[in-house]
Amino acid sequence: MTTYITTPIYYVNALPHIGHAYTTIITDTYSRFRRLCGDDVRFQTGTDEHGEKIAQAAEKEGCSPREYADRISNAFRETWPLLDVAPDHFIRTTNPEHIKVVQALLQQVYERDDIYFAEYSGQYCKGCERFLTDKELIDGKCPDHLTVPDEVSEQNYFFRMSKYQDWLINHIKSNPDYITPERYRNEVLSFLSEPLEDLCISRPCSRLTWGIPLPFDENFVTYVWFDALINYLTGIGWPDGENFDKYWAVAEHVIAKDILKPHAIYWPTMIQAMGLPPYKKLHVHGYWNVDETKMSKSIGNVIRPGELVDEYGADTVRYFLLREMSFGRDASFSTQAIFDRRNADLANDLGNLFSRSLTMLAKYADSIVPELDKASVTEDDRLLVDALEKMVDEYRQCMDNFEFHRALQAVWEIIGMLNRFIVTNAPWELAKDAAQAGRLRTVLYFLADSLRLLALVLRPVMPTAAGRMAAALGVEEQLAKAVLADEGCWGKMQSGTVLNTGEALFPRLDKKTAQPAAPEKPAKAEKKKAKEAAAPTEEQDGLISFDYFGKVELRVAEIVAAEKIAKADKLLKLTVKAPEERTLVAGIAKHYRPEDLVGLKVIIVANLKPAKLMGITSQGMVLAAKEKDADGNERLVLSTVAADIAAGSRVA
RNA sequence: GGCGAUGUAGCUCAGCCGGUUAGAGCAUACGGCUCAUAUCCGUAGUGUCCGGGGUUCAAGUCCCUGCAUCGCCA
Repeated sequence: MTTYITTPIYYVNALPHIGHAYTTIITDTYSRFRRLCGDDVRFQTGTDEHGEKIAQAAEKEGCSPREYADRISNAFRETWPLLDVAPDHFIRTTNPEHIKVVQALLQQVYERDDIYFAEYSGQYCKGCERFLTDKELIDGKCPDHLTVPDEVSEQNYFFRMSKYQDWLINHIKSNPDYITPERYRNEVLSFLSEPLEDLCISRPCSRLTWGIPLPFDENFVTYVWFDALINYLTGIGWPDGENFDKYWAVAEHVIAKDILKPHAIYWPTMIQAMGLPPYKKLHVHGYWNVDETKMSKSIGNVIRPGELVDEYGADTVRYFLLREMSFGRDASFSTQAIFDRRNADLANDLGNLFSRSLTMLAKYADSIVPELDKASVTEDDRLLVDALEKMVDEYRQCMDNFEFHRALQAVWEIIGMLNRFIVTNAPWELAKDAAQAGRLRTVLYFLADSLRLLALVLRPVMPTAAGRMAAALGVEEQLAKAVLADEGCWGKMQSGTVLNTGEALFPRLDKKTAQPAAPEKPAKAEKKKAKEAAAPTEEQDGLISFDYFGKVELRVAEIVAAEKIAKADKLLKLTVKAPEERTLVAGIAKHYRPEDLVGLKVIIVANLKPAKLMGITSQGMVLAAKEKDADGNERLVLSTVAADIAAGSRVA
């Protein structure tokens, strides 16, 4: 069998976060799993680097778009090895080969008359850099920028997507597995129940130059879809690379739900217009929330994979992400949750099982896998063998269906059984009685072989830890090239194999060194109240710990704009750089004039939950000192910094 | 506004086509073991299965309706 599995190419407007990491770890785990099944596997990831946002970001930093894209692309490329992610190919949309392929395909579709030129006009918002529909406007204004959009008429190229609508509906309906899980398939079908519009695929060079020029009109560049999505073809050598035929037929894409539409609608119709067979499957997963709120740059709660790896190690991070999220649904990340999984599942259950088994094999068998004593095998032992082989079956099925959490559940059930097996058989008691020597050998053999199976099935999920397990069991070479169908059954551990003891697999993390525990989660009925109140729990003596203080993220922010808020006599709306742009609402209108504030560098709380004041969402809080004079008049002075320092600097 | 998903133990969730006293893990309490990373094993629990109505001999499971959260579309 052959497997071609891809992550999306990530847009280089932001550094990798936990969501990118999840998609990529899943894809890596799946590709390792398919290899374990004996497949010829190709795993591709990469970066998407064209577009207005990148050109702007580069300009802001005073570098070329290329330099900017290089930098962020590298950040992605360098993140993956930290997570034990090993793609076979890392593609960049700025690669010359990719540009060539995009142009060739555009030309091909153009010649088939599936791309046409047309004029349209609409409400263009300069702030959003896009056309807004009438329904989006509020009082004729852009809801985000509160400006009246310009009536702009523009000529552009369009892809005849509507032509393929019926084909697509039919294809999805007759291939139930084309889009999974089902909820996303339903979403797509429901979207397709309305007439599809043709897709605008160009931007005039006057508005965008950081893109791939249309081969048939040099005044335009292609806009995102005919650039980014095509990476899946470029990466395997379209049109006639030796890999192309082999891999395209089995292409599977993994995405997060935010890019469902381009992948489930635009992409299949594009492929159809290119005269290629459709990709095989689309796997769609949900979002990671952080402490039950959305992760976003402006809230400042973005989780960086690198930091997690530093604290917990790649194996724990991978295990946690795969185990905690039910594929397809949203899940919640919290420091408490990863800490608990690490200690309960990895240190206590798996790590300790491994360590106690190896110790007993050392003590009672000189670290040499003993010969099984057939006469002493009991009915319970046979049930254990059944359970082990059933586990491998279920694991295989779940992994195939992208139900990673269930696969791991099945493995952990076995881990529990093995811990019970040890207690019921009490090898330390057997060791005291010479007459039980045969039974002791049997029990120890069972442990050694079960651990071998665990090391085998955990390899795709936790490559490093599983490798260490295999090495300690003396079967590293045996497992490194193992195929699940051969090695995934009972009794493959050779007696006489010499074991090596090593360090603990997953040392238990100490609560003191870990992040402070999250406050008790409020009962469901009270959640709302708690959200509104959200008063920090103070320590009884009125003092807070350093860790507790560390939760407050203070940053230097430069005020770039300030204006009065109509109908509010105390509030000012501030736009600050910290270093990203944010909107803050501050109750300082009685003390400061807007024009005096611009350019000032103040200190803000950057990770405060956003709050809506007078209809404006405030993404943080400005710090200020307050005093009352003798007459009882309030005086308020903004906190600032004693010398010039870059906007966005952390204050601690 | 339209469509859809979700709502089950303190927390995270499992409960297939309706069928015995509603389950698992974590957290909590108590007891046991000593091979082990203060680990492991056992016991104990608590549930108006979101509310209301209906179908049925029988509903967490099906139907209607309301509420809440979320998503897609407009």
